[in-house]
Amino acid sequence: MNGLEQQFGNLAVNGAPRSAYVPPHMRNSNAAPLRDHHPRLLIGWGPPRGGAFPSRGAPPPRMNGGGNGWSSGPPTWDAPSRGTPRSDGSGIWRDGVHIPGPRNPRMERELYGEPEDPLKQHTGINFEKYDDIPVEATGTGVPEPLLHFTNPPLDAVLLENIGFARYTVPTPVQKYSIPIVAAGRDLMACAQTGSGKTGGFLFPILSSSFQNGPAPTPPEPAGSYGRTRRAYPTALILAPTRELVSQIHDEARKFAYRSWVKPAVVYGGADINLQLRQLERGADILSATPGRLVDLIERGRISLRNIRYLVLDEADRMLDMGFEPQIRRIVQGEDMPGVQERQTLIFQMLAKDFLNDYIFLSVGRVGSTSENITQKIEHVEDHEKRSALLDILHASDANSGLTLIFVETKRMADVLSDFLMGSNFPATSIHGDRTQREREMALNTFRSGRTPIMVATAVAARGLDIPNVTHVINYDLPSDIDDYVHRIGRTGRAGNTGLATAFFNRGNKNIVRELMDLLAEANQEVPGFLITINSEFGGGGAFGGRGRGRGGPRGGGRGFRDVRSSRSGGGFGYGSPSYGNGGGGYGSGGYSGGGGGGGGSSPWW
DNA sequence: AAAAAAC
Repeated sequence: MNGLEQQFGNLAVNGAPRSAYVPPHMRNSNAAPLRDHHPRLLIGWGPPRGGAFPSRGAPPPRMNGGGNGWSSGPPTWDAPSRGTPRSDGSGIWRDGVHIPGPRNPRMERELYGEPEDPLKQHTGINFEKYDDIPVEATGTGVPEPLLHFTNPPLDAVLLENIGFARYTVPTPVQKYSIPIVAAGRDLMACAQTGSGKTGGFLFPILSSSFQNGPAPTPPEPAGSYGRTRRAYPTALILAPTRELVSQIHDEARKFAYRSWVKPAVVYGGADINLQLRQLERGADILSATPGRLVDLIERGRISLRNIRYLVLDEADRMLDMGFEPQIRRIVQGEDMPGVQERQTLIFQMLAKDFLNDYIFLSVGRVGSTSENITQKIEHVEDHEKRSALLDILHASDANSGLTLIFVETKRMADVLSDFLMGSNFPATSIHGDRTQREREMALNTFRSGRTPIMVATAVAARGLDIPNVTHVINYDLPSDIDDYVHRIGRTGRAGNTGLATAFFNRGNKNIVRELMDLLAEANQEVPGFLITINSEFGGGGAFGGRGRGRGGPRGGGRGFRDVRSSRSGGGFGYGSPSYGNGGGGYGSGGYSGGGGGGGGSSPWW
């Protein structure tokens, strides 16, 4: 069996010094070599060069290659008429024409909220900082980024929905991803949630769908009877947690409003019958966690034969969580069209045999992790943690924003939130042993500020976009520095500042070096006790050495865990012929010893 | 060792 180390250990960072900590969002900034025949755009710190939208050259070999709003080519299928006029916020497609449904004030309030509604508002985006974000696009024929949603224009109905959602300017990831996806290209992007990546894939997918109309529904397989209605989504979005999937679906609903496109969502822990009924009403853009999706495929309620777009969000996380077999089954073991017949958009990993001649996009955070988030490391022994936490909470302004507290175990999440409530702090908790209902409730009361303190396990570490989290407390530090980076990334979002406090003691010595590197890199204070503990630990002088023994980071993973490649033929197919990214960009030079040496496939502990 | 995810 292939462990992750085996899969991804052989990773190279060309030219990157091993020593300096490289935050996830910057880990590709020097990864790709400059090659004459592979155009490379390095944009940022100023206006993108050029203004006109480029010609796109020959259309890519895809079923839907010419069908986006910018290309002159017609869609490659005859879109069947679909739907009956209704006022439920959905539109129809009839005789090759998109007929948006009438506006529905009640739905608009539900989808977009009141202007001041903190639950629906995408608050706190610091637009001035957007222009500072470094973006790098690598690959053959990278299209010119767009500057405005209207130039070149997205579909008119979509533009209106974007307006309802009060998005005014494309974020950096959107500037690049929209034309890339519209050009029919595959994409791999390293961008954090909060950078607008959901819009980055939803906008071009919806714009093209609105204009091309529905794909013809394939005939039901022989032997099935009339009543077994199967859903044939054209876009599939996979993400690792239910909350993330739900969040993506909410966005899809916003932007599919009044159109013929029906978003649907399936995930575990929720009533499957409700989801079945929803699927019967139509599922064109489907957001799913892998397990429930496989279940529904097995039940014959979903077919992937019509998939034109496959999106893997937080893909590296899904692999970390052991989803690889399920993802592989969904992508390669069911009836999904092959890599040439669909478009694949992957966020945060190298999975080359899922992709075809793709463009690699690396988007920095707004501002930088370094300056947006103030990181404080406090020396707190385990038995002092409770009182230290109370001190912090008592000292903080109750109106200042939301506080997210990370712990390592589900049990600790329960215990600590009970303790806080017992201490008269309005707190809730979220972890994988709570029911889905409880999880959703916790997230809602947290978002709305009714319980401005939430204790969470790793379930909330990645991808969740919660505005107004002003303080992240690592009550327990994770043993993986990348988890730490993701956790503190829940604050300081979209260009605003945030505070991240961590309780550190000798039990966390396994990440002391990387933590020091990270703090130094981010221009944060490195407390003396870290240096002391590091040297006790045998950490040597200069920053940047590797940890040792069981405390050391897993082989090869250092500094590049978000962008990895495989070296085994049975893995993710590093070096497959479809690799269009300039060949040596990853995997040559740099690390070569990953995987704990040779065939080692077991984790390091 | 823990966490996430299908019933």
